[in-house]
Amino acid sequence: MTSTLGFAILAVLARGDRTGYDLATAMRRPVGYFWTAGHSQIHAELQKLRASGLIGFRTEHGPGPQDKKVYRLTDDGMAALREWITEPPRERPERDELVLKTYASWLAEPELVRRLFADQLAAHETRLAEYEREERIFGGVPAAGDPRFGNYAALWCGLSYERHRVEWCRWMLARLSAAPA
Amino acid sequence: MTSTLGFAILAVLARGDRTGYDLATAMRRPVGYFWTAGHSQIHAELQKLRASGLIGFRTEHGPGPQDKKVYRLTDDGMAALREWITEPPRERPERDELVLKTYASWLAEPELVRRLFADQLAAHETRLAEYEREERIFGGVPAAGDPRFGNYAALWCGLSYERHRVEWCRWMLARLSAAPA
DNA sequence: CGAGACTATGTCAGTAGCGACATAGTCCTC
DNA sequence: GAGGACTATGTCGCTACTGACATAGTCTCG
Repeated sequence: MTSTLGFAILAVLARGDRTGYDLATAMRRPVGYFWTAGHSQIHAELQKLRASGLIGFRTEHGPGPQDKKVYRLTDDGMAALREWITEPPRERPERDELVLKTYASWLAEPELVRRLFADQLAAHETRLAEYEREERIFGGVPAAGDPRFGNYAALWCGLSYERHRVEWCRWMLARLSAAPA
Repeated sequence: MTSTLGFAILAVLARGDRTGYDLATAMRRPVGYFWTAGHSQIHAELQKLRASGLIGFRTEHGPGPQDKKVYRLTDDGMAALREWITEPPRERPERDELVLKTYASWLAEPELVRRLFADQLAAHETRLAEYEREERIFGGVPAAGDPRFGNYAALWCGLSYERHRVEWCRWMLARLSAAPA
């Protein structure tokens, strides 16, 4: 019963051996764009994955009170990861606080709602610009068997998502400006 | 320290008095499209909201072992809700299992990945058609002070989101069909 | 008049995830 | 050589959320 976080860790380890610290860094950026975890959660998960035999580690001398542990995928881990990838994703309930606020927005002062969406728009435009910058780094779309294809496809999704979000914020702002009773 | 679920409940109660059961129904559909909760969570939250004085209730005779409780917003509850609406939403980490699978997709058999995205595409197209049907029910965009504006704006976001998702699935399918090594 | 769906409230155990606390060596800069 | 950022691993308590269990009246259809 490996959790989704477990598979996220396996997916990172499939690209090369890492310490728990390295994994935590990857879980902030770039993997953090679609799956995040704090280091406390990662260390706990690593212990479970090891108990299941999906990962192993070698110790190396490093800073800190304990030696550092460099984790690697086992054959079992790789097999479990490969199997998981093509299984349909387990449904997660949508939880979008901004849409919830929107649902209740008829109760609030239009000017304050307008400000809320103006801020959101700015934030999404900033992110969009970042993603576009990152996209330019790739020289075309990597082939499907290339690890970089995973990065590119995830980035494409992020770009499309931010564009949708920007469009929605703009629509809201137009609605809130139009027809001032 | 009211939770987001608490405000979701207040937002529903702002549209009319409800029992816990009614709230659980609303949290499946239509509010469930952007914030869900099971009835066990709702009953617990209602007790907290009552302790904070944000809601009250009257008992009415009804089926079941206990009398039913019809909850209503208090003035404090309405004030807290109004204030919350225009505060910037607290950031929630993105957690998208499909994107995570995409990130790891370079490891899997292209044909199985293709099937995964074909299924996802079909599911999103179905949802999109549902939303489009719902959109047609509104005769134009309700005014910003109308409760129905909240429903419409949330639906607009859902429509835009599903279109983004459909586009992404189509892009992935095109990528996975093209250039079969 | 019986079966089954629906209305209605609640508890409890478990998992997922977050933030703070704890510890300590290394490396870089001033 | 002192201070601070970075590398590195781990624990603990709390909140959010899920799914199962528990109970029981009403309403509808055959």
